[in-house]
Amino acid sequence: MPPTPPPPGRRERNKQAKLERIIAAASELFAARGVDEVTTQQVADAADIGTGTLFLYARTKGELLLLVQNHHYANSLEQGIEAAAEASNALDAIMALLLPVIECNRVQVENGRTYLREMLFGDPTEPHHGEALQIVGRTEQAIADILIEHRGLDAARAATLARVISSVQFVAMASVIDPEISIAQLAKGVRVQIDAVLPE
Amino acid sequence: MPPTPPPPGRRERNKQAKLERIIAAASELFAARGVDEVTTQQVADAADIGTGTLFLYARTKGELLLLVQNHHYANSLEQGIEAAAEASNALDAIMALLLPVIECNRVQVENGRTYLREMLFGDPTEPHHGEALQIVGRTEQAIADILIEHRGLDAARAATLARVISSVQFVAMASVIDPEISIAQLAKGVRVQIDAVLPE
DNA sequence: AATTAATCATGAGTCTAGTCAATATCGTCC
DNA sequence: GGACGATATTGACTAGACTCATGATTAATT
Repeated sequence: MPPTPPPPGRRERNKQAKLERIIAAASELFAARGVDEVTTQQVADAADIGTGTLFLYARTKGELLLLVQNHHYANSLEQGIEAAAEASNALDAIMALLLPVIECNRVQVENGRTYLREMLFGDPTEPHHGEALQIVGRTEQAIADILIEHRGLDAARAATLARVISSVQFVAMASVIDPEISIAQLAKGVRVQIDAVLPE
Repeated sequence: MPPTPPPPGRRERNKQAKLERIIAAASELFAARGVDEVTTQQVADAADIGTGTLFLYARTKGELLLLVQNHHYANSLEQGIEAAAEASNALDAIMALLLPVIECNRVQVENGRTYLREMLFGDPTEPHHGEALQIVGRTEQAIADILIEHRGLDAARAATLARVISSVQFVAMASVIDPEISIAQLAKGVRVQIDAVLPE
C-alpha cells in the first residue's frame, strides 16, 4: 500500500462536493426567482441529484435556505467571532462580532441579493420568514456565548438577552437604506441594553 | 319602506358568525393537538364549512393561526392602546401598552396554552415560527404609532425602532419563567432603547 | 314577484414538500 | 478478488395546503 491514502475517503469528498453543488444550485435559483418560486425538484435537478437525496442534506426546504444563508454569512461570522475573542469586555466583543455581519449584509444588498432582507422585513405571514430569522439566530448564539464568557450568565438568561441585543441587527440592516442610523448609535443601543437587562 | 333596515344585512351577520366559528374551532384544535398536527380539513370540518370556504377567511394556514392569536390578544391590545392614549410621553405610553399584553401572555401560559410560547422560543426552522412572531408584530405596529405621535418620527423610522423596542416582549415572556427579570428592568430597557436609537 | 347582478360556498382536483422500500456504491476483511 | 456489512442514492408515492370552475344565496331593481 502507498503511504497514506487520503484520510477523508472518496466517499467523504464526494459528499462534500455534492453539498456544495446543492448550495450553489439553490443559491442561484433562490436569488434569481425567489425562494417560493423554486421547487425542491428544480434544486435537485440543477444539482443533478435525486429528490430524495436533497432531503438527505437538508431535512426541509427551510433548512436548505438556511444552508444557503449560512454559506454566505459563515465567513463574516467566523471573522466576527475571531475579532470578538480579542475584546476585553462584552460590549466591545459584541460590536466586533456584529460589524462583519452587518458589512456582509450591505454587500449582499449591493449585489442585488435582497431576498433575505425581503424575507426579514416583509410579511411574516409568508412562508420562510422564520428561516430568514434563523440566520439572525446564528449571530444570536454567538452573542449568547460572549455573554456567558464575559458576564458569567447561565445559558437560558444569556439566550434571552442575546435575542434582545441581536435586534440591533434589524436596525443595522435597515440602516443600509437609512444611513442616518449610525454604527455609533447601534453601539450605544447594545451597551444600554446590556446594562438595562442585566442586574446591576 | 321602514326607516332603516338593519344596515349590517343578514349576509354580513352570517359572515361574522362563520368567522367566529372558524376561529373557535381552530383555537380549540390548535391548543389541544398543536398547530402542525391539525389539518385545514379538520378545522373546516369542525367549523362545519367546506375546505375552500376556510381559505376565503384566511388565505393561508399561517393566517388562520394569526387570526386565532389576534383573537386572544385583541382585547389586551385594545386595553393597552387605550391606556397608552392617556400617557403624556412615549415611555409611559409604551409601558402602558405592553403591560396588558404581557399579562395576557401570562394568563395564557397559566392555562396551559403554551403553543405560542413554544413557537416563539422554539426552533425557528419549524414551520409557523414566523407567524408566531406576527402577533408580536401587531404590538410593534402600536408602538410605532406611539412613536409617530409622541416623537414625530416618520413611518419607516418608527417601524424599525418599534421592532427593537418590542423585543422586550421576548424578555417579558421569558420572565414568566424567570421572575428575576422584572417589569422595572423592562421599563428601563425600553427607555434606554428609545434614547439610544433616537437622535439626541 | 320576477329578473339580474353580485357575492359567497363548495369540494374535486392540483401542486409540491417530504417519505420509504428498493437499489447501488463503497470500504473492508478474508 | 470476491463477499459482506454499512452507507448513500433513488424516484415512485403520500399527504396536506391551496385553487378554481360551478352552483347556490343574497341584495337591488323593475
